[in-house]
Amino acid sequence: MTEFLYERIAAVLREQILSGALSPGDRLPTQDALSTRYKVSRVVARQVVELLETEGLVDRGKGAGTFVREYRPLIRRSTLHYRPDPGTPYAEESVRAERVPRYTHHSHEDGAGTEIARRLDVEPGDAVMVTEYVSYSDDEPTMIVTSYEPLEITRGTPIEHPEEGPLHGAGVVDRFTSIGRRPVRVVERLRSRMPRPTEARRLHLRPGVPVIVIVRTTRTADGPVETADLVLAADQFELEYPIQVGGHPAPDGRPGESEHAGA
Amino acid sequence: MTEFLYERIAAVLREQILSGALSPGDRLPTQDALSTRYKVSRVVARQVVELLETEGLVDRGKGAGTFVREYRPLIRRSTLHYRPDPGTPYAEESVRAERVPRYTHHSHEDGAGTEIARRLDVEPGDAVMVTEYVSYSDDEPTMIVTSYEPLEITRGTPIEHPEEGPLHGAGVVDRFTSIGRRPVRVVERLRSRMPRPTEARRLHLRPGVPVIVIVRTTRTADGPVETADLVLAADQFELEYPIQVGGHPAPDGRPGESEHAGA
DNA sequence: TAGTGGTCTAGACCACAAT
DNA sequence: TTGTGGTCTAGACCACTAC
Repeated sequence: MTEFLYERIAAVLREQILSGALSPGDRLPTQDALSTRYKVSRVVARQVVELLETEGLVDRGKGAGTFVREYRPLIRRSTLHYRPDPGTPYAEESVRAERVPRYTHHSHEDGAGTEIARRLDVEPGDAVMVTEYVSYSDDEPTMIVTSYEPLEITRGTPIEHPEEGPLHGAGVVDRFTSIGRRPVRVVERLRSRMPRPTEARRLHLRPGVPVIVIVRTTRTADGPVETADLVLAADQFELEYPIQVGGHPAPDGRPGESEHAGA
Repeated sequence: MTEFLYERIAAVLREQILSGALSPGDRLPTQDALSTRYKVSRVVARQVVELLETEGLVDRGKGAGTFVREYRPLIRRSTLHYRPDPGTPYAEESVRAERVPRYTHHSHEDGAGTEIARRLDVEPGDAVMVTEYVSYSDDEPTMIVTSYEPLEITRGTPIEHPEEGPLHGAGVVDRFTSIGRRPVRVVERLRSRMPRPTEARRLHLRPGVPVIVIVRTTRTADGPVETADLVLAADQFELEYPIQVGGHPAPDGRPGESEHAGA
């Protein structure tokens, strides 16, 4: 049917995987086996499994063999993350998926770059607290979040250092509410693309796994109080967004909500 | 630095692309040029540009050469799509991005499969109107939507055939409101993965471009009135979701909102 | 130690694009 | 017609895994 040897052979295996004839974890024929079976050189046999790998269907272990990949995502509910009540959303979601959650964090003070300044509606160079979180599921990294909070707002409050004090682990909304800056609206702007090598390394991404990149802005009635870049391993999440029909989120974009991250 | 020849050479070119030293549309060195320049076989030179392609950074034209890919997404605002007022959201968004929109559609009656039946809260086999939309931007396909509407609800109404009558081109919410079934809530459940070959063909996806798969359910106070599978070319869209803090979307999942599509 | 996948060379032929 | 990328062969060596 299709033109090339490696495509035809890949089609056979793909069909077996998608139909369930081969289950997650099952082993594929070795490259040598494919090579003799279909009377092609090993380079071609290799092209076959490489294609399936870029499609995210199989894992290749160096001296081990090739195996059907499994898919076991976490459900991330936006409303859970941005509710005003206390709680630790990521942990709760992980438990629901029977995985053990964990995260690390590091904060440092810095001057806002032009992009971040625009999102936060401050001047470039203004002091912001930058916090980087790395989330893990069963000790595998799943998400990197870089959060920016204007120190003009948080300086001297209990949440100046996001992950110190009584509200560590709580959501943004919860934290800012505690200092009398109640967020009324969070905007998530989302895209998906293949990872940069650095992202692939940090998230332990296997070939054929995209990332979901989210630009988030948290705002009170008076303006933005936080913005963040989220990079998620796409094979680890499903995102759920409920939309209230006839709700009154502002009808069009405002400054700080209209940009994506990177090229 | 990194281990292999092709990775090192790719790193050089990637850096030039991401830094902007090479702009979208610019031509990369030919494989032969890379081959002699870095003193490697052509197979390795080819591995280099192939890697960059799977990362979504370059396009390769058969007899033409290799070029830096460009990125020019449409902003898809969920609130715009599910507002109760009349309008044609996709068209409006396209115009804003200076692209010419177009779509095709085909409807047919069918029995609900188990998955669709569950989402619509009907019995498997119950009659549904299945409509497939293909959206285009500047004559390039960007999105495939397969929508399911229970005929028990729409039979005999002006919207029985979604794309006939006065409301063709209108959003789901608008259409159901017109027959007295006002949707109050739309849930989008989203994931991203690499495309299946059929999807790649239909959406003209270049290598290194993921798809965003959305399962949508539209519900009135009395229950679901529509569900749909959306498959978007990930390089064509950014999705924007505003979340009202302290809004009261149902706190946990309900039947028909808890599944993803495919393996 | 044997098996498996990963990288690489050297060379051939084909299809398509630009000129 | 020339140059470019795409496919393919045949064979070599290495690194890692499992036994």
